[in-house]
Amino acid sequence: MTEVKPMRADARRNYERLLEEAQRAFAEHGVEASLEDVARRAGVGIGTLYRHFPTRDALLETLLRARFDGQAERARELLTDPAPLEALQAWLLGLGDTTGTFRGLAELTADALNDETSRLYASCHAMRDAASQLVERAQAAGELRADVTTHELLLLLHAASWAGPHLPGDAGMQRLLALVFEGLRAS
Amino acid sequence: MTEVKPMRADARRNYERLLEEAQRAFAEHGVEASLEDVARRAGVGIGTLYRHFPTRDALLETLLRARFDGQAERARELLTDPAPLEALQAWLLGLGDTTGTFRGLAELTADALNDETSRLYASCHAMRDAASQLVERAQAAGELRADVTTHELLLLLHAASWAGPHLPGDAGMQRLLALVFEGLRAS
DNA sequence: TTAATATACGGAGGCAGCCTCCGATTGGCT
DNA sequence: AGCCAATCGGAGGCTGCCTCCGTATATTAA
Repeated sequence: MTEVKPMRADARRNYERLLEEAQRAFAEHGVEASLEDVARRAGVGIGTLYRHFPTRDALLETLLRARFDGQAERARELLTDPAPLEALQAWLLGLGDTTGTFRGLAELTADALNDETSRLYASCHAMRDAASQLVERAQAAGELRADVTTHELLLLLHAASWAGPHLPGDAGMQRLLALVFEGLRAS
Repeated sequence: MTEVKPMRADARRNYERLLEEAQRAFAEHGVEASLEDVARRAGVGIGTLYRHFPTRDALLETLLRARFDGQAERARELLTDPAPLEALQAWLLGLGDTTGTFRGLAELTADALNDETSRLYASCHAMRDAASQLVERAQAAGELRADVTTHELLLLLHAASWAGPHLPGDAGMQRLLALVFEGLRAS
């Protein structure tokens, strides 16, 4: 039972303004967006930003946790999908939509998955476990090569998400993911 | 005929020390390594660094051009290889070795290939053209799916190069590239 | 309503890195 | 030796990171 004392009214106001502006800034300038700028845009001192979010990761994590939780939930739903491989593929596309939200986020998440001390690590952990179930099911069904690991799959998704924006149009990530699933050899 | 006045002795000395230290710094800290630090380590003022290399890209380009030229040359050699697809694969692995030299380089190169104003763009151009020949040959031989473009292939290589270090061991890039060529579906 | 106090605010300040500009220095030539 | 173009070096202006602490204010109790 975590006792949560309600925030003071001004604190809550600032907290929310900061999140809004951070969302805008990250979307516009990528995960390296200036935090001073976020504070300015939110009409708040830089000290206030750092009190609410001690690190950039803390800010990002707050913005993303709901999405990651949603992805974990979605993985559980897809476990009942009749087509194991397609379910996995669909799930990865969903994750790609999230890691594609901010430029630089794919890198951050890929790093986080290897670093237990990262705040994002905790946030992604449940999600990754849920993904493993999807992977194992697809392998058990003989639809996914047995020698590939969840780690590798997630990394491939992150790579596609990283590379997607370098392709013209805005379906780059989907196209790359499709290529990865199909393989490059001529049929 | 570009008239090349020989550099003054001190200039040449500094130029070379800067390249040496830049190589070390980039290898150690990635492409975002501090240029002030490079100058310090080279025992040279920051102004001197910027005179010789007006931008970070100029410095990187000088360090990498020989490698890119070598890759172009290698592509031409591989055109006579009896196995078109394997030749292409081998060539991509070689490129991966180069883009894996410094952390962040894969991103830089992928960006450069879309930006004609980049110094690296010029430097990669010949290499990319040479790669296209390899691609077309593999497709003509029916060994590579016909709907994939050179751009997409290079991007997949860059993505693998970007992601490689996130896998344990130091064969991450190779492993990912192999997966991409084979495809993820169970055989 | 007012006073007391815990809570929260804000930005100055110290540090580092980017890049430019220009007075000081020096290599190379006569 | 002496000149001058080539080169050097780093101060200075800017931005961003993050911390610290004096000031302000929301809330609670009287």
